[in-house]
Amino acid sequence: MAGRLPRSFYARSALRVAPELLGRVLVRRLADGTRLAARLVETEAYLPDDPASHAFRGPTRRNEVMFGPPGRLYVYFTYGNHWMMNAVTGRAGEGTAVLLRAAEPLQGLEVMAGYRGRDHPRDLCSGPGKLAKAFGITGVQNGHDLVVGSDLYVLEGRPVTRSHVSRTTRVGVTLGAERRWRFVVTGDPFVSRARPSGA
DNA sequence: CGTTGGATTGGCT
DNA sequence: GCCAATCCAACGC
Repeated sequence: MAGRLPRSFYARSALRVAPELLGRVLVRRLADGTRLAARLVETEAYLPDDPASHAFRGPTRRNEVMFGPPGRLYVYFTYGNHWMMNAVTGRAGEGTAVLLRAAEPLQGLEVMAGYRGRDHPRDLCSGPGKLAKAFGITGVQNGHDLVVGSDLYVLEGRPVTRSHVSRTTRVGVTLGAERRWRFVVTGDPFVSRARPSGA
């Protein structure tokens, strides 16, 4: 898992990037040097002209990062409690991204448990709100560049082969729910418990 | 300026 | 399995 994913990786359709993010390793280095790492096992694509996407109605103050260059982190707050993180994809101006939904914790589990208020490894990153919380991600990290920063980035890891990727409908969206744009590592115990609509 | 409901979670029935 | 929590962005008047 040597290098990190380059800008060109993100600068493609979210439908390509989402499945190819599986098996990659999200890393955060905290101010005190603690290293948090987790292997992505569940992602979801949000495309341009996608009625379920925050970007559907054009740029606003909240979603402006989605319309910026690829390879940056789009973080938003919802349901009064939860932060969620996305990797911006495509080309600047398009407004497309991949939601990071779940991961297998690899490093810094004690710190993650502290942020989460939960101990069991399967409870640390098994959902989009949980994943952000386990990594201490809030609006502060909105717009962070995953390609050049040294404290929040994505390593190449070990990509998951196509035969081990399952594709389902998305979770929690109403409009465009029928689109099968959620990708998971088949049978992985660290995926979210969310119920996809339809699949 | 007021209203509505959400890319969820966790606790309770 | 079901439902309340809890805040704020987006939209309508």
